[in-house]
Amino acid sequence: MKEKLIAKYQYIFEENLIKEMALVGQIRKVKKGNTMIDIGNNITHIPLILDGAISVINEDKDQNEYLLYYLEIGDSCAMTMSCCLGGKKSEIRALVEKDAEVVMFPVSKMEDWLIKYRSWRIFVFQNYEAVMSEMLEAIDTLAFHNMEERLYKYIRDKVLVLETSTLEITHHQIAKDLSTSRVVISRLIKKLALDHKIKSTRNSITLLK
DNA sequence: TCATTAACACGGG
DNA sequence: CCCGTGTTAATGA
Repeated sequence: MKEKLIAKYQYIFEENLIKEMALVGQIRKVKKGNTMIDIGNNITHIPLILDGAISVINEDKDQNEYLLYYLEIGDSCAMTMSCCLGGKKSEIRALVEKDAEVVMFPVSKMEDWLIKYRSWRIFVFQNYEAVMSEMLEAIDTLAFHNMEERLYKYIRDKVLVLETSTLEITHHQIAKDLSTSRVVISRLIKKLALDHKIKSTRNSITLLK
């Protein structure tokens, strides 16, 4: 595990921090489709992503859910971090989008590291900043763009994080992620296909460039 | 006007 | 047959 940490993070973290991470971290491989963290779960560990992609989804009391942002290599989960300081329960769901490899650290270590390592402090702040700007972008899209643009952006984003131009996804799933109805997605998918922006078949959508 | 909900038909696995 | 898809009609914001 230490080798992997060095390979991905040697320019981000101090040597001593990587050593300590290798000591206390547990490596976990998770397959696409798994839920890593669900709403209401107690947070005992913080994930650091080595490989793969994870989407972070919010759900309100009426079961409306929508996609907040993606975690990729070099990310950790800012929501998880803020939760763990107060010992709160998770307000989000983390779903594995692409087979992932993560290292889990106990929550208690995070506070230690904040004091001990400058590189960890910087990492945490940068992570917050990245999440903030992704969320601002999401809000902007929500507030100022219609569903067709949102859908097109959703497809492009997903293609980027999954590193494949063909998405295996149903209209129903997209409708859930964008918090709208399937009828609308079906109609817009058809329209995007007619505009030659995408190709659509059962269970899959291909982004054309 | 455009989204949602319900309903229906079609077709592939 | 089941599920995903494409469409329509009614209703509402």
